[in-house]
Amino acid sequence: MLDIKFIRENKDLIKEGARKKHISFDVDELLAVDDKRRALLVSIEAKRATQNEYSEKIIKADTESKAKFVEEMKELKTVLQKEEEELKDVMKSWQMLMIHVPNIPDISVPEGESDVDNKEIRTWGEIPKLDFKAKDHIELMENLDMLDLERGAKTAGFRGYFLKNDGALLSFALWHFLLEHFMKKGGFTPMMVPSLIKRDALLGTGYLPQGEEDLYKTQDGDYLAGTGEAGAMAYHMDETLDRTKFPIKILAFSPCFRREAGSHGKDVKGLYRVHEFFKFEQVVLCEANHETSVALHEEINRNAEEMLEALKLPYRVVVNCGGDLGLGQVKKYDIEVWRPGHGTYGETHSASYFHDFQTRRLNIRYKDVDGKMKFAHSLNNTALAFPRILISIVENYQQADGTILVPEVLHSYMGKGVIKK
RNA sequence: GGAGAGAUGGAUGAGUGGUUUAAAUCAACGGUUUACUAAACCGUCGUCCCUUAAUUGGGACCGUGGGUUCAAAUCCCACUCUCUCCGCCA
Repeated sequence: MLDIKFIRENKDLIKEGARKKHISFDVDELLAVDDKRRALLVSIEAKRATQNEYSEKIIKADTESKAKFVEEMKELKTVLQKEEEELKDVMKSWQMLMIHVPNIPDISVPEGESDVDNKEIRTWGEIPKLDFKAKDHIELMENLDMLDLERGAKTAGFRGYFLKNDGALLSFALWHFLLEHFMKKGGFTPMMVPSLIKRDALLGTGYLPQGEEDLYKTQDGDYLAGTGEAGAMAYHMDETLDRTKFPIKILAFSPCFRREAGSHGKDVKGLYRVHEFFKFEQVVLCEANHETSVALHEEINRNAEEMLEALKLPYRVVVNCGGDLGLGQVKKYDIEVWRPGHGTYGETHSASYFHDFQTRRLNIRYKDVDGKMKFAHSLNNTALAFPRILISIVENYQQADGTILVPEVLHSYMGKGVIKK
C-alpha cells in the first residue's frame, strides 16, 4: 500500500509504474473516490463538532430549551447517519482500490513483459563439461534410492514426493551447513515461523488479495503460507520498533505450500515445482531510506551467492523486468543455478525490496531521530529452498557411473564424500 | 470440548450515561536550583485522519465489530485474544 497523499501528488508516477509493471490500475478512479471520501469526512466531522457543542449546552439548559436542543440534535442525527452510511460504502471501494495500487519500480528495472525479458547481470562458476550424457535429477536420485515419486503421488497426489536415504540426509546436511554459515556471519535471528497463518499476514505482505488462487485455505479461514516471509513479517505486525535495533534480520525456516494454480503443465516432473516444500528465508526490516534498502538488498543477495559458491554451484544473477515484478516489489534479483540434466539455469532464489509497501499494510513503524513515526522498509531473499536446490547439486555433482559426489563443505554433515548404491 | 475471570495511554491503574477535552502515580524528555550528582520545583509528554501559512481549527481512537441514546470507556449483542480450572492430547 502507498500513502494516499503521495498518490494524490504523484499521479503520473503511479501511472508510469503500473505501465512498466504491466499492471492495469485506474488512478483517476481512486482519486475520484478519494475526493468523495474527503468531502464526506469534512461534512461528518463538522456535524460531530456541532453535536459535541450541543452536548454541553443540553446539560446546562433549562427544561424548555433542553427539549428544543434535543429535538434539533435528533434532526441533525438523521442527516449524520445518512452521511455515515454513505462514507462506509465509499470507504469500502476506497480500500479495495488502495490495496491494488502497485508500488513504483526502480529506475534501474528493465522494461519487459515476463521472465524471458529478465536481464542477466553476472554469472559465477564454470558450466561443467561432462564427457558423458548428463542425467536429470529424477533418474539420478531414483537410481540411488534417494527419491520416490511414485509413492509420493500415491500418498500426496500430483507433485507429491518422498525424499529418502541420502536424499533425506543430503537435505539435513544442507540445513546444518546453512545454519552454521548464517550464524557465523551473525546478525540474523534464527526463527521457526508458522505457516498456518491468518489472512492479515498474507494481506500485509502483499500475497493477497491477488494470490488467493495460489494459496491453500483451511476450513477455519486460515491459510497455508507459500513462504516463511509471511510469518516472519507478521511477527512485528502492529508494532513500533526500536530504531537503534535496525536492521532487524530474520532467518526464517518454515514449510511452504503452493497450489501452483496457473502452472498446470509447467515443470510437471520431479522436484522443481512441488506443492509442499521447506525454505530458509532472509527477512529484513530497516529504516525508511532508499539507499539503506538498496545496500541491504545487495547484501542479502550476496549472502545467497556465498552459499552457492561454497557449494561450488554455477549460477547467474538476473535483474527482473517490470512485468515480472509483484505488486509491491520495487526491484528484484533472481538467482538461477545451472542444471546439467536440463541444460538450463533454474531459479532457486528471489531477492526483492519493497520500501514501505508491506510495512504500511502491516503497520510496522519506528520513531525516527526527530521523533516522527515512520513505516520501516522491508526486504527478503531466499537463503535456500528444498528440495529444489537438490536438483542442481545432484546434477552438477554426478559422475559417469551414476554416483554423486558430495560437495566438500557437506562432507562432515553427511559423513561421506560420495553417494552410491 | 466445558466452566469462570478479564482486556483503559510506555507501565501501574481510577473511571457504570453528560464539567473526562480519559484522573492519579511511575517512567521518559526539557528547564530552574546545584561545584557535580541526587532530591525538590516548573514544564512537556499518545496515535491516526481532515484542514491550515502555522505547533491553526476540527474529528476519531478505552480489545474488534455492530446496536441503544440528543449524548457511550460506561448500557445491550456478537466476535477476538489473554488468564484460571476441568476434559482430551503429539
